[in-house]
Amino acid sequence: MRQSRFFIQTLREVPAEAEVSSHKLMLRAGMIKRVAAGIYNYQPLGLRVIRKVENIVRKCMNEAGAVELLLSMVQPAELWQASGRWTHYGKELLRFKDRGGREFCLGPTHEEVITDLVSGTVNSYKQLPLNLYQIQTKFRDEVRPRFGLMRGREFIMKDAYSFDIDEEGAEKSYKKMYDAYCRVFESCGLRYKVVDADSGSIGGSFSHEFMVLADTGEDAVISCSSCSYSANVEKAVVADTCKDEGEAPLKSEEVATPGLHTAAEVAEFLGVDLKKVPKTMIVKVEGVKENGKSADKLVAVIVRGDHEVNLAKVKNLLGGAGADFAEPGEVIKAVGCPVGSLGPVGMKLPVYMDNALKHAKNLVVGANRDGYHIKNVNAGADYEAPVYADLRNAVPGDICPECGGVYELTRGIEVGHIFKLGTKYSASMDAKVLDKNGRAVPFVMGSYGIGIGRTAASAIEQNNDEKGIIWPKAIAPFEVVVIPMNTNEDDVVNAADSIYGELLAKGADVIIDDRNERAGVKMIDSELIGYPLRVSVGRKGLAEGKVDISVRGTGETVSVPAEKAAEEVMRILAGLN
RNA sequence: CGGGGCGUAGCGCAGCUGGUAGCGCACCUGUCUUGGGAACAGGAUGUCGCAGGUUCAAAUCCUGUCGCUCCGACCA
Repeated sequence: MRQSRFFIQTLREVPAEAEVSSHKLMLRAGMIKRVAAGIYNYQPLGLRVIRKVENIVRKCMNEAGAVELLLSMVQPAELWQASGRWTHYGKELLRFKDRGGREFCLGPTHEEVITDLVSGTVNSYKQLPLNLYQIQTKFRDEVRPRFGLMRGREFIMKDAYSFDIDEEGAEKSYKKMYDAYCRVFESCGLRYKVVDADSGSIGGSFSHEFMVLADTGEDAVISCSSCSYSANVEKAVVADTCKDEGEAPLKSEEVATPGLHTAAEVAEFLGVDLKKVPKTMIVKVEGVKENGKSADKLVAVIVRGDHEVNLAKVKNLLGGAGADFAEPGEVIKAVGCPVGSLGPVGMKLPVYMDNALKHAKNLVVGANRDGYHIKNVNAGADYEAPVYADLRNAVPGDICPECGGVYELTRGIEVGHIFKLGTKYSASMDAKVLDKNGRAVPFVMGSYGIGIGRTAASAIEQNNDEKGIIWPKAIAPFEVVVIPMNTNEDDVVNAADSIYGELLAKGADVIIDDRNERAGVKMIDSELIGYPLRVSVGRKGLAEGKVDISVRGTGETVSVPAEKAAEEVMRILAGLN
């Protein structure tokens, strides 16, 4: 490729829209351009990266036995109504009508379409297991698109769906995808971590997230310092290590705390440790099944003052469909006291306490009376022992339930997510297959996603410096750039051309920067764009028959004889990752 | 959805105590230059987001509207 013909324009200044380094650098390097909020054009340079990521994904998926297809992007409402998600998916689903008034949506994911397709095609267990995937543009009308390709509304995703006759088969399929995903991210040259995750709105029984480690990541990841356990903060299980310290219980006493509402304010006012001042939150858990009926239920959740309530854990404990903090109005109606002075003593709602409070003595809690708290409160003496459970977010220093090690907190970017769906979709959409006994049973499914653009962006997030991008070789737009430093000198131009030709002949992924620009401009652009290797062909070096090869990642430069240049480039490339 | 900021040339911005638009980079022509974003000379580029209103006169003031963006609950 000749750069003069390549439709590329680098920017010296960062467009105001960009906040994180991957976004800034992709814009400056002329790889993407914004069309509307969360919607981007991929320019040739950016597209090459996207295609390389796609091809790595494709290769790993094919090796794992998955088969590529392409599903429709515009999807009829009926399919979504059948699964129940037409009403549940929410505003992220972009809906519209055709000329006949029929309702459609742009596919944000394809469980419905694929389930419908497979159930109409596969009739016998003999046709299973089956794993189908596609690489396609998705649309999710995100609340807040940001960070360029990191969180677009229109984005390219690889999604795969597995179909098995039973749980055992589904687990094998899941494991295959798990392994394939590891190979994908390794092949892309990324540092990543596999994390236990909550399955969220896609639903299903268990799931893992693949996180690329980066300080700018939007997700907090808890990982154990001594074993391999790691999990999303949402999901991380906290070991119950609360011990009885043998503190003698004191007699409780009500104190006035006018105008003090947060645990921190009360702790400071009374001069006690924040750990002794639990906070009481009223949580509304939706769709709790009781006596065969499903209803919303209000409960009091109490965690230590220095901890955070984890709504997902509350939801799971109560078996609800969702959970959120109750509105202030609902709280007053239910317990007769506003938020800020709540506590377990005389609480009208069922009380759930975090494990960390199991043996806590002499606590300071709200009196359920506005402006009052109670000191020296103890379970048993002052309130009935509540249900204790793991109800909070993990924090660094917590103990790992697997091995007893200590938790650490890192940040990551979620680039892949795999779900074991079970029969969630096949059952609701009545997608069945005949088993060995001739009985119709629902498919046992899994779904598996990789954000292609996000993977590319996270590679930049992980590999850049003040000059620009440092692409891992596997997904660099080109592996090598050849720069004729003096385009007005025939010797230089010819020498560069011939090295370029030799590299092409050797199968290198090479571009020649033949633009009639000054040497400095081309060097700076090559560093911004982040080609792993650069061959500088200039008058000075050529006087001694030499050219320079520089490695973007390390900054090292070696001078080699011009006629050996191509060979040397291939040798260095082979050692790069 | 809640809270802040911004819409002026391809990009970054100034102009906003009303008088009909400017700077840097990029772009075009020429000279010169070519191993780290050269210099000089000349040139082209705008429905000042949109719609109303106030005024002799609006980028500037008022109202509305649309879009973008940043901070908090979701996801590849």
